This record gives sequence, structure tokens and C-alpha cells, in this order.
Amino acid sequence: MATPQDRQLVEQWRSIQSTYFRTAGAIDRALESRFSIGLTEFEILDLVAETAEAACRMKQLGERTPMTQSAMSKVVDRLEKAGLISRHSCEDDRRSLFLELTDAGRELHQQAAVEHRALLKENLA
Amino acid sequence: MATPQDRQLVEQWRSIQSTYFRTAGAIDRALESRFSIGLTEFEILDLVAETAEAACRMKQLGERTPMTQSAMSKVVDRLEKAGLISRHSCEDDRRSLFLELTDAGRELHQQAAVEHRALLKENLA
DNA sequence: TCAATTTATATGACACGTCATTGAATGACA
DNA sequence: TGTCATTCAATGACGTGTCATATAAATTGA
Repeated sequence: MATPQDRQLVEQWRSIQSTYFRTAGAIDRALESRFSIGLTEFEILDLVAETAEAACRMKQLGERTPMTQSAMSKVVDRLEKAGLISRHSCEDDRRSLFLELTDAGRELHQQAAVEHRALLKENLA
Repeated sequence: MATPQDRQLVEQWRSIQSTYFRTAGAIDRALESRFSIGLTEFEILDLVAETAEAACRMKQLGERTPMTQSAMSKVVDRLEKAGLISRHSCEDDRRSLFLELTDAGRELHQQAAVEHRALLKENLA
């Protein structure tokens, strides 16, 4: 049944869960109240911001996050409606889209990133 | 802007997220397909199973999980409908409830726990 | 060059979690 | 003892994620 090793695994798992929820919750609330975006929205902004240039990105970004393809699609919808990001279709493969921050998006990202990093620091001991 | 320390924090955070999603996803899929319960349902079963006896537990269990009170309430609903758990009102405080595994619940928990521990071991390097 | 297959993204139905609120029981204290 | 505040749990409205599928474009190969 419950070997000591099992207990230790469960402990470790609960610790990860707890860190994850505490941190994600804190960031989500802060971003929501100060910038009216959620954590997932920020994470896409963050990825786009750090992915230097072109390339047909939707797909590639998807590989850098645990988000589902359909989740990504919807988050990008919201970001587009909020005027923070724009979708451009790709010249060389018209199935693909690449994403670009708008000026508003870039500015919001810069400010939100400060908050984001601060909360990470605070929560990841 | 992006200090090296910031980058390291973000790295660390992504690693936690990735571990969390990978592990939770694997467990959830396995339990769902083999026992028709999700990860949250299992976690409540697991807590009840390891909390030896009486006491008016809903509340106390809530303190041992990142779940919301209302989330707990709904998960317990599902578990009750599935016949895995039962709610009993408390003698000394009729606002409170304590939970108990049914025989079916106890049995399912034992089997599911094996799978759960195995997947933890597999995913938490 | 024309099917058949595969790939990139979007979308609809649905499940679950959260927030705010409610209802009921308890506690505090004048 | 009677009010007022507090606590425990349940519920409804709502947002967001997932799965399965749709749509459209590209690729393969006969």
C-alpha cells in the first residue's frame, strides 16, 4: 500500500501543486486587476514579445507552452479583440498566421512583465 | 528590463508549469479512462482516505488542497452521485459535514492510488 | 494534374472552476 | 434572551479550457 516512498512522492506533488496554484493565482489576480488581462493572455504576449521576428508563429508558439492549440486560438482571439495583438497571414503558407504585438500590446506587456517577474520572485522561494 | 535573474525566474516558472500540466494531464487521462473519475475527484478520495476518522471534515479537507470551497462542494457532489463517498451531517455542528468513503469508494481508491503513485513516479524526476 | 492525405487554425458543445450570493446554524455580547 | 456578526456549505451565472470536428491550404504520389 503506502510505502514511505509513495508518501514522499505525494508530498512532492502536493508541494508542486500548491506552488503552482499560489503563484498562478497571485499573478492572475494582479494582472486582472491592474491590466484587465489574465495569466494566459500575458503568457502569450510574453512569448510573442520574446520571439524576435517573423516566421509563421501560432504553431511554433504552441510548442512552447502547455496550452492546447484550441486554447491558444481563443486566447489570441481575446488579445486581438483587446487590441493588444494582431494576426497576419503568412505569405509562404496561407494556413499559418504569425502574431505581432500592437503598440498598446507592447506597452502593456512591458508594464505587466514587471509585475509578473516580481510575483514570480515573491512566490518561487 | 530583462535581467538574467528575470530570465532564470521565468525559466523556473515554465518548468514548474510544464511539470504540473504534464503530470496532472497524465494522471487525469489514466484515471478517467480506467476508473471514470478525474484527478480532482481522486484527490478528494485520497484526502478522505488518509484522514483517519471523524471530525467535521469538509472544511478541514479544504485547507489541505488548493481547491476552492465551492469547487470542493461540486466535486463531492459528483463523488456522491457516483456512489463513492457519503456526506454525514455533524452532531455537534449542524452546519458542517463530514465525509466517508463508501465500500465502492474505498476499493476504487485503492486501485486508483496505485496508478496515481506510478504516474507521479514517472513524471516527477 | 487530380485525388487522398496531412497540416494550420477556428469553432461549437460541453465540463469544470471561480466569484458572488444565499441559507442555515452558531457565536458573541449587551 | 435577542440582535448582529460570523461560519459552513450549496448554488447560479459566468468564463475559460478541452475534445471533436470543420475549413482551408499544402503536400504527396499515381
